[in-house]
Amino acid sequence: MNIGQAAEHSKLPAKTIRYYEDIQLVTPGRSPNGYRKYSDKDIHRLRFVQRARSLGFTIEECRLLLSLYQDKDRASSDVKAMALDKIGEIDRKITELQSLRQMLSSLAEKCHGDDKPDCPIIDDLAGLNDQ
Amino acid sequence: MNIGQAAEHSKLPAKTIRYYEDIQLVTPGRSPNGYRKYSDKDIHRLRFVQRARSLGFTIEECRLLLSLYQDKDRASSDVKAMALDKIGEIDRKITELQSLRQMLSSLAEKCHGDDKPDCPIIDDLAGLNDQ
DNA sequence: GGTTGACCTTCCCCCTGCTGCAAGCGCTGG
DNA sequence: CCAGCGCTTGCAGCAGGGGGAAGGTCAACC
Repeated sequence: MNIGQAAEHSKLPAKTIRYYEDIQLVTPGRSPNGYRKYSDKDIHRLRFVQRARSLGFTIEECRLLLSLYQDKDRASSDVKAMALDKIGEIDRKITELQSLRQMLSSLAEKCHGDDKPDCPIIDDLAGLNDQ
Repeated sequence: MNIGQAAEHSKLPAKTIRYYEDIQLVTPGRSPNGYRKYSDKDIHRLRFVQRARSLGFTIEECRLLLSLYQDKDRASSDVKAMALDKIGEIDRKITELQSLRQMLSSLAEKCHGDDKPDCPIIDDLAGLNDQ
């Protein structure tokens, strides 16, 4: 299967698939004409990575997950630990975003939002209400 | 004020401050010896950017905010609109992260997390439960 | 046989927002 | 006069690709 087909089946852009070969994440064979040749196994790996990426795993985590995927003797606890780690990471990000949101919306609330120049948001950024 | 002092006062690394000059965000003068020379006004602008960045505004948004900051005739509605936009963006990110979290935790729940190889997380990534 | 067009290749630059490294200056104290 | 700090420049690199040029290939059509 050429890269175009692989892209279709894996729902990944061809560019991304080439990049994954570059960083040795999914390394296909080659046809005599030099075209990349993707086996069914390669396609599975690509889809696997696509799913893991869409769940927020980094490339390096995907690499690890792929090796667990192919290790028939892996302990499920290893995989679960990664998932739980990731959940913790996501929770931290959500908390941070919520606190950002809180700050911004309390600023926006104080701002009249009219055509006059007085703006508590700018004043805050300028440090007029320091500490 | 040299860059070291500017870094201290603005709570930004010197490298970052040089970068901001490079992209014409905050452009100091120069002393006869070639050192960057930061006026009080420059320091204010640096702190302004530091605060806006920490609120999640991109560099380009900071550039816009800075120009609003210096425009004494700005309408506060312009600034408020940016803040509200940013809040919407944050909300979208939070929603996305929550849905990610949901997917990951329902996977993790199904996984025994023992030393056996059966792992619903890996199975899901492998596409065994497609569609 | 020629030509078109889709597909493939490699290569390098671009993005955001910095960070690190290296070589080379200026300045100050002993 | 030299050590050691602070400053200068420039280049390379991080994640995770995207865009596009310049060229090879393959199948189909006239």
